[in-house]
Amino acid sequence: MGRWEPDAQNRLREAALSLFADGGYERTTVAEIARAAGVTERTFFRHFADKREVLFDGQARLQDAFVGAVTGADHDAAPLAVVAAALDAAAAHFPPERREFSRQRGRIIAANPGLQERELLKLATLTDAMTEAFRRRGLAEPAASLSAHTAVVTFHVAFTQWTAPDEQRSFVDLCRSATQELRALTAG
Amino acid sequence: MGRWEPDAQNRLREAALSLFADGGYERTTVAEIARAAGVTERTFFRHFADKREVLFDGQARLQDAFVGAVTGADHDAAPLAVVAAALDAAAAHFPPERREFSRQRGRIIAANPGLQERELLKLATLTDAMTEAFRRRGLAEPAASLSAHTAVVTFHVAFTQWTAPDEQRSFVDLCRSATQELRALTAG
DNA sequence: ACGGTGATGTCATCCACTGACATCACCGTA
DNA sequence: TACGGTGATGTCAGTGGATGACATCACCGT
Repeated sequence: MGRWEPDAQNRLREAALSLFADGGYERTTVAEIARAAGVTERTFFRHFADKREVLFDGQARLQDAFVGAVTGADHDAAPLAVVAAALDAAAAHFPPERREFSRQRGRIIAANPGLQERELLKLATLTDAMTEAFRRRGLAEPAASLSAHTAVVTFHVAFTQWTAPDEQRSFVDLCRSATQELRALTAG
Repeated sequence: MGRWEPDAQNRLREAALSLFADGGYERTTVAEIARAAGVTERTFFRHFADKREVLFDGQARLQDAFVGAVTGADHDAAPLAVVAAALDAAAAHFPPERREFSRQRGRIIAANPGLQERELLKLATLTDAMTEAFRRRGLAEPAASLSAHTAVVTFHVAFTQWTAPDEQRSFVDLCRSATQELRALTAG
């Protein structure tokens, strides 16, 4: 047993989400989150670059999944097939038991412009990383950018649907149907 | 003559840009900007919602130009023609004499992630406003969103080129050629 | 002459965030 | 067993962005 309770980062994340859901993002101070997690404010900022980041740090693993799928795809796979593989890899991060968490998080973000800003930045960063991965596969511009955008936009659309109030379908299914819709649109 | 020098907002904007360019965005305090403009820090926050906003408040007029062009277009004009009209209206905001200003502003934004966040939010807001304008023309989804995205992405691409170091072409020309490229891509 | 208005100043305060330094359980090693 | 290094945390002081409350006073219309 360590000198302190282990897993401070997780405790901070959970305390933050719960306090944000209760009292709103702005009215919750970092000091309150830290106290709820049993650490000091200073420790919060050792685990998260800023107050917003406590809601977004999972993005790193998601990005690894996306990029890993692109990098690991067959060398001669068509770009759209690679996009589909990346979406499947991403979908693994969103099992049914995580849906309620994602809904709560989505409500918090929707209520705060600053958090929406951060979300846009994360999506843009993800798109850049994907563009780079497609380039490493030998794809030229603008095909690399377009493929990356396709993957990220499709993911975003599917994720938004997945967290909608009465939505029942699985994340994988929503990705598939978003892909189908896009295919139909661009074929027109 | 007023009790104070007129046009405090412009003085603040200009002082901010010049100080940011000199010493960097982060190392410049709002108090310094206010002092350079001959007002107090409190007055800065009466003109701009936050420190970042001093670099982005022109966006409101740009958005009006975009939306106005969509609203004022012929009732039976094709979506792509409306997009072109919106781009022409936007281009009027970027005459040659504004290019150096835009380049400087671009360098400041490129050096600071927080400012990039804000830029993404502005583009997203613009896209939403355009989507709404297209809807009011009777366009259904997803055509409304796609048209809005087309306009905003094209604008962004052209603007980025326009502020590139050695670029000579006019903003209108860059919009036209970006539109052509997109047309070629989607026709493929 | 006079009261209303609006842009600004002044002051106090909150809170996000950072740097510097101290603490101390744990772990590997002599 | 003793001992020195390591890493996660605590403590403390300070900076700067942002906001609310209230005061000031040139200007303007009546």
